Amino acid sequence: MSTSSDESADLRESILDAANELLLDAGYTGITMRKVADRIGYSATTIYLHFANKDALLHALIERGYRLLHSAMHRVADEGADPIARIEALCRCYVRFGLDHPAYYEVMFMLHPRFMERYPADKYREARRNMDAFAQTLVEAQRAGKAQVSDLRAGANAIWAMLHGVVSLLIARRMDVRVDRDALIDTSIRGVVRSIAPTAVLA
Amino acid sequence: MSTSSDESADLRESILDAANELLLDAGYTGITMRKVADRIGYSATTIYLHFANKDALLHALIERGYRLLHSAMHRVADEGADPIARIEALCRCYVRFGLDHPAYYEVMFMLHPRFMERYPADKYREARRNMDAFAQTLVEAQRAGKAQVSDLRAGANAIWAMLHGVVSLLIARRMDVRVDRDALIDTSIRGVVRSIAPTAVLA
DNA sequence: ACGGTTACTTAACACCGTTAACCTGTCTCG
DNA sequence: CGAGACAGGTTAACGGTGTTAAGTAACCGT
Repeated sequence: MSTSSDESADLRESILDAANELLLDAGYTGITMRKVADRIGYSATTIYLHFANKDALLHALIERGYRLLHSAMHRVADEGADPIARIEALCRCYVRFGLDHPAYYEVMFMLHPRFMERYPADKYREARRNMDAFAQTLVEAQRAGKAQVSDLRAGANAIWAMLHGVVSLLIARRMDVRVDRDALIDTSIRGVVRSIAPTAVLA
Repeated sequence: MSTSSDESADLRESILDAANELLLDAGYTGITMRKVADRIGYSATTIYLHFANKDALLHALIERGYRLLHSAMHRVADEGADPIARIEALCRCYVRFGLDHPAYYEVMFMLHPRFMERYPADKYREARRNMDAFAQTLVEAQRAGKAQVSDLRAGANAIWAMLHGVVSLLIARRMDVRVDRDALIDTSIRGVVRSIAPTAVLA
């Protein structure tokens, strides 16, 4: 029967939807096999027919997040002629994604390393591809003489690291409440732009 | 009896030591009330006589970490005349602490926000004091005309955010393995120094 | 010697991820 | 038509978790 596999895929999707709701409701610690099952009117063990274990379920959720981020970044990566302005726009896009979807960001980038042990390596690569927009735009800026970066890979990843630092500290509420959110973001992104600017004038 | 409270404090300390060993052995997920108790030859419930709950135990561990970091930063904060060189040294000190004590860093800065809900607010303030060295040195650099920062608080916290991004991504192994660890650190720290440099020449 | 306090234990609860065993309807093939 | 395989789901259970309630045994001052 052709509908059989469709229905199976449907159930898989509704499991993911339920997990997604729980994630948004109470963060990833709120996701429980039994709670997910309750929400869709199945028993907990049914989930194991569609996901090897809880990690696999969360990994699927993580990939939903990666797709979300990727589509947002992709929209920004192609607009505007000035590569520097585009890098800045990419930065803002990344930060906005993190702050708009904190639960997703958490599970995507802040989750405990041990949790990722069972995560297939090729998914990692796919995940990092989201950051390629930075490297690519950095190359363009370099070619246009608007940036000067010695190690391109390190440069692109340094930008990512900085953005991740800002987003994760804000999400985790570790940042001093007296620090103005937007001021921090502006300062950080302006810092990036300044740090990649050509330094010829100083020589 | 005077030894009574001492012995009580001793037990508290050995609980912390056992938790510390478990933390270093297997990360914070390896810390379990029963395992901690086993390690010192008591039953699990005894721990509750010295700590309100598991969170309180972990918080005590976190403060050990803060003291460790503080002493390391303090040593660096006072040496060397050039404030810019000192900022760079502080950055390297912070990164080294994170990479040398990843389990501590995890529990100090990367732990899930929900985990910190029961954490007393004043401890937060104490924890952030570790970052004051940045702000203070930034002021000195500004006074010496070697830095130009519009919003000081935002600037100091932006530096922290960037360092946290680098350290946490490295610890979590989310960074592309092809990225050279030291190159990333160097690029990031040089980026900080460049971004706070006076920009008068451009005007 | 006795009541109270201190330090500690055992037993239990509710929850967790996960596995094994079982049930039940449907589809296939002789 | 009937039997067997199979897909899709269930219940029961295991070992683990943080945590609480109740009980025990030693010590203390009066």
